[in-house]
Amino acid sequence: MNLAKVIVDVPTMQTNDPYTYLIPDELADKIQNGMRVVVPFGSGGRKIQGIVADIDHNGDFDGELKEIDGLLDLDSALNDELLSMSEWMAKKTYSFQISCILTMLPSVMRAKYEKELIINDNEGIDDEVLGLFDGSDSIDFKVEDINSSMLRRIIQYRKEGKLTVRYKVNDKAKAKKVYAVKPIISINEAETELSNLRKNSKNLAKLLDYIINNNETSIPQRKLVNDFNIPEATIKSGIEKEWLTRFWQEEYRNPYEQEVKPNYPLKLNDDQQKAVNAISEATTNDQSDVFLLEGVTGSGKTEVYLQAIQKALENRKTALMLVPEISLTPQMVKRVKGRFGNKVAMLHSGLSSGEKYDEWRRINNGEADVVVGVRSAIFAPLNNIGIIIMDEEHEASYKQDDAPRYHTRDVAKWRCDYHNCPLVLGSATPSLESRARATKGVYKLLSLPKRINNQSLPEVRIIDMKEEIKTTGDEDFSQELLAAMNNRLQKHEQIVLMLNRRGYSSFVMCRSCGFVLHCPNCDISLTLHMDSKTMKCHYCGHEESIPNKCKNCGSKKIRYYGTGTQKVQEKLQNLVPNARILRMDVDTTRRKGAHEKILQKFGNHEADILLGTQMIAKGLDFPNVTLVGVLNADTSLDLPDFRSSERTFNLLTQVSGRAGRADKEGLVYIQTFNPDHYAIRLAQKQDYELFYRKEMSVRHQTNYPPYFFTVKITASDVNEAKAAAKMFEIQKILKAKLSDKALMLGPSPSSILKLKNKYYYQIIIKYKNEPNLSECLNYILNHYQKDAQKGLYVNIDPDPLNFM
DNA sequence: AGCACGCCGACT
DNA sequence: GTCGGCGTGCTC
Repeated sequence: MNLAKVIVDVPTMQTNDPYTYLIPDELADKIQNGMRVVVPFGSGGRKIQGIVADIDHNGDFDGELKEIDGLLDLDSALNDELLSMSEWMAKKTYSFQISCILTMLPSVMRAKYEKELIINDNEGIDDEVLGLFDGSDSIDFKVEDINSSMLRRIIQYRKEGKLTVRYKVNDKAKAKKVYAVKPIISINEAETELSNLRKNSKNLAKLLDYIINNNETSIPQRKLVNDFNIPEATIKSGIEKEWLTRFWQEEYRNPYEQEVKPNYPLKLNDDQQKAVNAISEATTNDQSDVFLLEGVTGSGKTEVYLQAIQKALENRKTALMLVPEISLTPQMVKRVKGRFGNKVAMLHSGLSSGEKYDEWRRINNGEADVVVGVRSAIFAPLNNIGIIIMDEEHEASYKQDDAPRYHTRDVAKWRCDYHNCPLVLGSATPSLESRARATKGVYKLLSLPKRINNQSLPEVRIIDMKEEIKTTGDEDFSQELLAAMNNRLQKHEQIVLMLNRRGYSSFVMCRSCGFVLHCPNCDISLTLHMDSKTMKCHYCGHEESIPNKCKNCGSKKIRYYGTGTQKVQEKLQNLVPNARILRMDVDTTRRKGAHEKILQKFGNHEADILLGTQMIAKGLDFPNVTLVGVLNADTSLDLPDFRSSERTFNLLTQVSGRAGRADKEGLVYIQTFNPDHYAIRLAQKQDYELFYRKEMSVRHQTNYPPYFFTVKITASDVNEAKAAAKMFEIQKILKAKLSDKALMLGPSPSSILKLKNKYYYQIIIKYKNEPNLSECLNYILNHYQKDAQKGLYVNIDPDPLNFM
């Protein structure tokens, strides 16, 4: 029998293994591994999407078999590499293989399911149900739109054969199609036609001219109109005269219409050259080494990446380069596109889903051999990879926060092992985990200790805000920073100010009773938004009007506390009335392209001060910026997370690198209430190595990564007691299975206890070597599947980055 | 996820 | 008795 194993799109543990289907004869020669198929599943003829995992032309199967309904692809959507990776990934991240597969594919390839209700025989159907149809004999219907008593009757009618439910699998993956034309007459014929043309037939002459010069190729009709200035009517008459044929052609949506100027490899310094050589050697010799490229800000890491990619291309291999979303700036895009031209495919969140699909198809068709993108680009369907690069490898955005909770670094390593190619992890401030592996010799350390052109690092001054508050009472702008700002403004130099935003947004508090307005769904305070004049919850999006009296005691003494970017901007404008200030935060960059526009404006010196959140810390490079101020270094230090020192150090180091990148010297101010904290002191000196050693000793004492592995298990429910009880149950199971060397924290409520109307309880396990752990976690996952239907969810996050 | 089946309480 | 509620288990 012709059988196929299909991974079905039903995310439950019981369906995590492939299901076997019969391949109908008409599909036998077309079906391939990795294709998306439509299969019937369960009773009632429901149709769902699946992925072919294996084909067996003489298989047999014990039990009932159903037939594959149809194919959704002409070619494999997933090659063998990605297919076997999905299996590994499901195990590694404690998630369903189908979820892994669907995250690997562009979102348009995830089918939409719709149902249609059809009347066969309206005899005996009640008026209420008939009313749904409104005279038509079929309607689209959603179960959630119909009340239960009507639903019951519909089910009854269906049993009696009066109604049919048709399940539809809607594939959204549609290529964009445009009209294209192609000459069908020879050059000679065209020349004859041209000589027979009336003198005033100028447009027809133009068209024949085009045919003579471009006889072999097809061209989109739109391009012929725009670039050759031939009107559509003329093309139509060309088709009627049978000079041209017209047909539909698939076209890639091109998100980068404008031409990019080419750029060429820069001369490398010795350290850079050494790095490129070591990496390229691994590419050439098919070695899956991991390199940690530790380079101070401004040391020219990007040039190392580009030249290592160049070497991979020279070896007839492809290259994958990953960057965090915020550093995928237009500057970066130009640099890569300018170097490698149209071989480059870009995958980032600024693209529409159609554009993403097109870039994905270009890669899948082998038309791109350099891929640059954010986290999910690690799944780009490249063949024959010669190098994978992860820039800013310490960035938290490389870990996906919801299932499948993969870390890009692990996936990258897997692919490098598969392709026998090097993995390059680059950062000025590597994650402790990576740096520790380099110390142990698991990774190879390459360092770039010097800035290019031997620029000096900017001077960094720390301002003790405790003192400042005593003298001036201002907790946002110190006198010294203000003086420095006024000085730069006079010299027409530019300033970058960073507001470390987390926990720093403004909230409303009653001065009589201390009542703070909280979100009714989540356990956090609401944030004041002056632009919409509302209070918003940053977690669930709940919105309400600003209260004019206290909801608790009725007092009118309400005060706005804290400082959001908007409020700081207003305050700053008062302090430096003549300065032009640009604000960059989530609110001003939500619209597509807004981010770029702000940066472009600042780059053109249309503003003097750029005020923003974390997003301004990375990757921007403005030569005229000579002053950088961090208004509140502490907020990220006070978070209940063992990585808060590391994050603060990284952030301050990155942002300090923004000052004085050209010939002008830079100055950085860090305002803090903890001036003696080692993360702040060492960021001042930009001394990563010392920070690494200090932080390692802290981690050693507290038994945290890299000395221990961690895993977080969370239960959530609308009923707080149920979530807590579940975690105590899980604790018991774990205790029985784990050795006494494993450490368990919890069960305890998460820092944000209530989120979107659900309560969260968690356990964190710290361990070194627990052979039973993975099996035990799988058991827990299986065992608590059935609870999910009741709204009690159990999640497992391996190596979590977020401990809150 | 979505459907069927089976058990239980409420109501004709 | 029977209808409608919900919990449970299965889907190639």
